[in-house]
This record gives sequence, structure tokens and C-alpha cells, in this order.
Amino acid sequence: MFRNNFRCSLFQPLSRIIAGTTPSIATTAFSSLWRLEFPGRFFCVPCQARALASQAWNGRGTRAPGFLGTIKRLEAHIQLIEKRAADLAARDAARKRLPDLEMTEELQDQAYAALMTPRSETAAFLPQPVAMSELLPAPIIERLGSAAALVDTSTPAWGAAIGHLGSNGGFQGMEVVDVNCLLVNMDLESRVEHTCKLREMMEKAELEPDTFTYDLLMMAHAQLKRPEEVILLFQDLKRKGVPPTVFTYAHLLKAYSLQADVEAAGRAFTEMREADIQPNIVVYTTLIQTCLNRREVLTAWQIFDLMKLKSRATAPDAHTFALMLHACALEGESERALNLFRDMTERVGVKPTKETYHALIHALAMRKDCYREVWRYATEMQQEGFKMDRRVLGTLIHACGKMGDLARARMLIRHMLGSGREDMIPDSVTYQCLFRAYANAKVKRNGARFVRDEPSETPVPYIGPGTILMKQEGSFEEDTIPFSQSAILHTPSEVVEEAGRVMKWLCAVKPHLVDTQLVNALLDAYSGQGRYLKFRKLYFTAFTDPKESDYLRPTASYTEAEGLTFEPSASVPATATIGTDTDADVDAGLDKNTGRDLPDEPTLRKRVPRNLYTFQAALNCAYKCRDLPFARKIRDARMKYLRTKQYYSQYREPERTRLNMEAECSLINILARCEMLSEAAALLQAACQKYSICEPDIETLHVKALQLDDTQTLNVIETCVGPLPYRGYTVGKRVRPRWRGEDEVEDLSRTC
DNA sequence: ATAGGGTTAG
Repeated sequence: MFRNNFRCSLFQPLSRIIAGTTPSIATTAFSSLWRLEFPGRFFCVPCQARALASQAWNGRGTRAPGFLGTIKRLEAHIQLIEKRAADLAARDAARKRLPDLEMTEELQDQAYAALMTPRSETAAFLPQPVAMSELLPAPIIERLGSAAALVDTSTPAWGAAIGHLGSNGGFQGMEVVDVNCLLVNMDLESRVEHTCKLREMMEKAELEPDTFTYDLLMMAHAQLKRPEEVILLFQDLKRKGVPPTVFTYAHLLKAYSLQADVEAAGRAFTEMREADIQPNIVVYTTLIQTCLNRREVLTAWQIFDLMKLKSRATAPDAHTFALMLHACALEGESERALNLFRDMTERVGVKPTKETYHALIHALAMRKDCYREVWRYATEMQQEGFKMDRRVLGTLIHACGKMGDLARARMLIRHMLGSGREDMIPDSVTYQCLFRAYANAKVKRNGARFVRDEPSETPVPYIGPGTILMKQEGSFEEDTIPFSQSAILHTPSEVVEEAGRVMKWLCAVKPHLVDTQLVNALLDAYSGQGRYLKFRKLYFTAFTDPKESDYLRPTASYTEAEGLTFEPSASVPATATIGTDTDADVDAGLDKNTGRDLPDEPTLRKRVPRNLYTFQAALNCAYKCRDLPFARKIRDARMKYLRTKQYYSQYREPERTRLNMEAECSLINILARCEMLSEAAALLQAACQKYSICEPDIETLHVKALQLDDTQTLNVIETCVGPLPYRGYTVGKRVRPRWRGEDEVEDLSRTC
């Protein structure tokens, strides 16, 4: 119900654009669909190109004129199609064979080894840089005089030079082209910085900016992500009657893309068509980006299809494919990404770029079952000569994090730190992925090691093979990441201890990297390794409470108007309060037996504000350890958070709704696990007024109701989520105490 | 004589 509404609202801009009163992207673009290059001939793009070429030529062989030529061309075409079909079949066969090969690990290790081998650096010959003063127009150089030296450095002092110019007659007596030439040679930052001064000087010299002037200024602002100024510049251009070009509109559309303003982009697109300006591949690609920024993936695909159909000139290129691969990643559609990539390279004949490879790897990294493909394409990318940069490595670590491949995640981090390159050092996101690897690492719960004679908690500076003991200039801090010396971490304790050490190290050495997301990731690591006590400690010590000024309204009006608070219930297990024995029981044996982390472990040096994902992680943890009082505390804190400005500024509408629904469902499931079905059912009834809840969202409640044979609750569930699927619960499962069994595998995520 | 693309919460 609600979810459907939500879907509709998501797609509404699309329908409005297609069927709306104003002609829009889709209508205008569809109307030109009829103007295909080769109506009635379904030749693929390369063949269209061939056909064009052969029409233009009168050569021999397949280019021969007349009937014979036609036959030969047809034969050639058929051969081509046959060859392609054979190639595809061979490829498919190879792909199908693949799962039988038992080389997964080995292959991945090879891939990793290939990745880590430094490629021989062939020093590219760079031509001598030309002096700036030789590029600038003569009148400007003349007026600058000796001040021309200001710009003849590696970082030209544009501010000083323009100031000098301004006090020496400015642009007086010059042409617009001179100003434009100056702009062309200025870097984007300087263009933005000195826009006002330059326009002032132009006005003084009675020079009217032309289209190119506006283009250069708009471009600079667009690239530096300042959409407001771009839009203002465009309005100014219109007001002055300067005619825009397709470039001008492209810059404007880029601004709307940054604002994720699909409607405005649609209007601009229409306006452009009305001015009889043909949209080109860049315009369409920017429109796609706008849709993706608003998560309107369906519209993005429609524009993409349109580009393919419309003409050869607008056929998608590597830029467009990179975006669409990214669209696949957004939706977790890994197969679609693979197909698209194959389409791109084999059918359309577009050469993959670093960006397309990266986007493909990203799309593959979204799913665990594509982990091998991630490494396959990472290797291929490397073999094609593309260098790994921080972003690609970041995506690979992301894949490791998702998969729980901790060993490789740590190796990649070491690699990045050991590279000693400024542009390679891991950022906050990279570390976040590392922590997710800690969270998802599959280590045996009982690491059957009674005595552990290698105390892994001593922070040892990493000294890898080939690392010189001398600290490298400027990167000595990074070199001391307190990884355990063991190449592989075997027990949850080892994992959790290392995660904690790394976090402390980050707090001490790189505090600017420690943000809410990172601490949330550490929470996930504790939760993932079953360290619920540590989790709670972190949850209660590492975060700041919202300040009075953070609230939208004064907190005096704090009277749960939402009406979804828990009823205090007598059947709450009395033991389950923070820090009691129950908690220690819930935590795995090691924590308790060694007592290692029970006495005041120093808390994090840095505190960060909570966000919605903090609560999500906490609710998941409360679910896993069945801690209802903890869940209620989380809920209260969350309710308070919903009144803060941060809540409204950090999350947009669809995400808010999704997370709020997830939180409600978590609470329902926690209640169910604690066998408080009537309260859970009441909550469900209230929640389904606001959200469209499916059976998988509240699976625990359903299973629990079946186990307890609670027909009343089952009825409530049925009225709330519709007809219930069969759930084959086993009685044995119910009897077996699951408090300290292997990891529970209930999935709280929404899969429908 | 310009423009559009890739990492972020299992």
C-alpha cells in the first residue's frame, strides 16, 4: 500500500514528463524516434557504420557497386553475424563451464597477486610546458607588462594579474575574444574566484559577454559543483538576449543534475528543443545522471534506450555505459551489469575505460555471489593497463567487506598504506569497508585455542616485504596501522581486538577520519562477531547526544505524539539491564572467561553524533541478543533523533521512510523474539497504517506466532500483510536454546 | 573553442 504509493511517487516525475502538459524529455525525444538512420533495417551500429562507409565508397570487393556489391556486402554481413554468434556461444559455454572449476581461491589469489605486482612505469614523455604569457592574447600581455611574470609560474597568480590589469585600464579597448581567451587559460578555481571581478571589468570596458564567455563561466561553476551560480549565469544570459548553444544547455543541465532536479532538467530540455537545438550524447548522459542522482533508475534506462534507438550520433559511449553500469550497482543488478558490459565491448564495440571497469566492478561488488567476477575484472582491468587508484581499490575493499574476506581487505589496506603515495592513502570510506570486513569475517566461534601464546594485541608496526625500516617521508603515521602479525585472524576475539585497535589508532593518528559512519561500522563489527557487551559499551560511550539547538522544536513538547511507544510491560525479563550478568552471558565465552575487556577498557578518544544507521545497528544487535530493555532505550533515543535538524538535513524522503519502517519492523521482531506477541501485533497494526509491510519484514513474528500457535496474532499479521506464505518451522528448532549457538541467520533486511 | 562517467551503511 504505502510502498506502492512510494513507488508511484518515485516514478511520478517520469509519468509527468512523459504524459505531462508540457512537452518533456520523453515526449520530445520519442517524437524524434521516427527519424532513424536506417528505417526498416535492423543493422547493429558497427554495421550501420559499415553501410554508411560502403555507400560513400565505390571500391572493390565488398564495396563494389551494383548487384554484385550488394551480394558481397550481404555475405560479409552474414559472415560477421555468424562469427559473432559463434563467439557469443563460445563465451556462454565458457561461462557455464566456470563453476565446475575448483580454482576459486587460487584464481582469486592469482588475481590478487597480479593486482599487487607493480607495473613497470614507462615514463611518458611530456612536452615542455609552454609559458602562459605565450598563450594569452597580445593586448592583455601588453597591458600586463612586467606583471606578466605573475602568470608565468606553475601556479599562475591570476588574482594578482587581474588586479594589476584592473588598475591599468582593465579591458578597455579590447575584444570579447581576448577576455574569453584569458578565461580559457585560467584554471577552473580561478575562473570561479574571479568571476565577479572580471565581469565588473568587462562592464567598465563596455564589453558584452558572448555565448562563449557564459559557457566558460558556467562550465567552471558546474565542475566545481556550484549549481546555483550556473543557473544565475544562465538567467543572465537569457536576460541579455545572448543565444545559448548546446554547450550552454549542457552546462545548465549539469547544474540541475547536481541538484538532482529532474523537473527543472525536463523544462530546460524542452526549452532547448523549442530553440531547435539538437540534444547530443552529452545532454542525454547528463539527463541520465540527473535521474540517477534522484534514484529514478527506470527513467535513466528509458533515456538510455532512447539514445540507442535514436541515431548513431547519440549512441551510448563509454561515459554513458559507465553511468548505466553504475545504475546497475545502485539496484544490485550484477547480471545486468555483466550483460551490459558484454554488450558494450562485443556488440557496440566501445572500448572499456577505467570508469566502465570500475563501475562494473562496483556493480559486481554489490553481491556476494559475484565475488569471483569482481577479481576477474579487476585483473582484466589491470592487464588492460589501467592503474589501480584509490577509488578502485576502495571498491575492491568494499567487495572484500561485503564478502567478509578479511585477509584480502587487510592486504589491500596495507598495500595502500605501503604505496607511500598521497593519492592512495585510505580515506574514511575505505576504513569503513575494512570494518565491514571485520563485521562479516567468518571465523570460528570457538577458536579451539586454549592457550594463545602469541598475544596479538601488541600493536606492531607493519613491516611488509620490501618495506624499508626507515619511515617514509610524510607517511610514517600510516605505516604503523596496528594490524595483528598473523596473516589470518582465526577467532572472533582476534578480529574484534584488531578492529578495536585500528579504531583507537585512527582516533589517535587520524581523528578527522573518525566519523559517525566509521563508528557505526565498528558497532557492526562487534555485533557481527557476537560481542554484544562491547557493542553496548561502544554504543553508550562513543556517541554524543543531540544538543538543545539541534532540535527543531524545543524539547519541552516532548510528548510522544507519534503514539507508537511501547507499553511498559510486566513480562519484561527483569535481568536484562545494561551491564548485568545477562549481558555477559549473552556475550561469547571468551569475553567473560578472560575478562580481558571487562575492566574499563579505555573509551574512544573521539565522540561522534548518532545517525539513523547507528540506531539500525543497535536494533539489530538488540534483536540478536534479545535485549528488550536495550531496544526500548534505542527506540527512545531514536524518537528524539527524529526531532533533530540533522534528521531532516541528512536524509531525503524515500530513505527516511525506508529506515523508519525497518526500525519499526526490527522492534516488532525483537518483541516477537521475547515472546511478547500481543505487543508486537499491536505495534504491527500501528505500523502498517504508515508503511507497506511484507511478510518477510516481520518473519520472526510470523514464525513465533506459528510456533506458539497464536491464532489471534496470526490473524493480525494476515490482515496487515495479506495472505501468509507457508512457513515450515521445525519444532526442534524451537526447543533448542539458541542463546549461544552458532550465529543466528535470521535476516532482518527486506528482500521483497 | 568549451561539456557528460567510477568508491559510502551485510
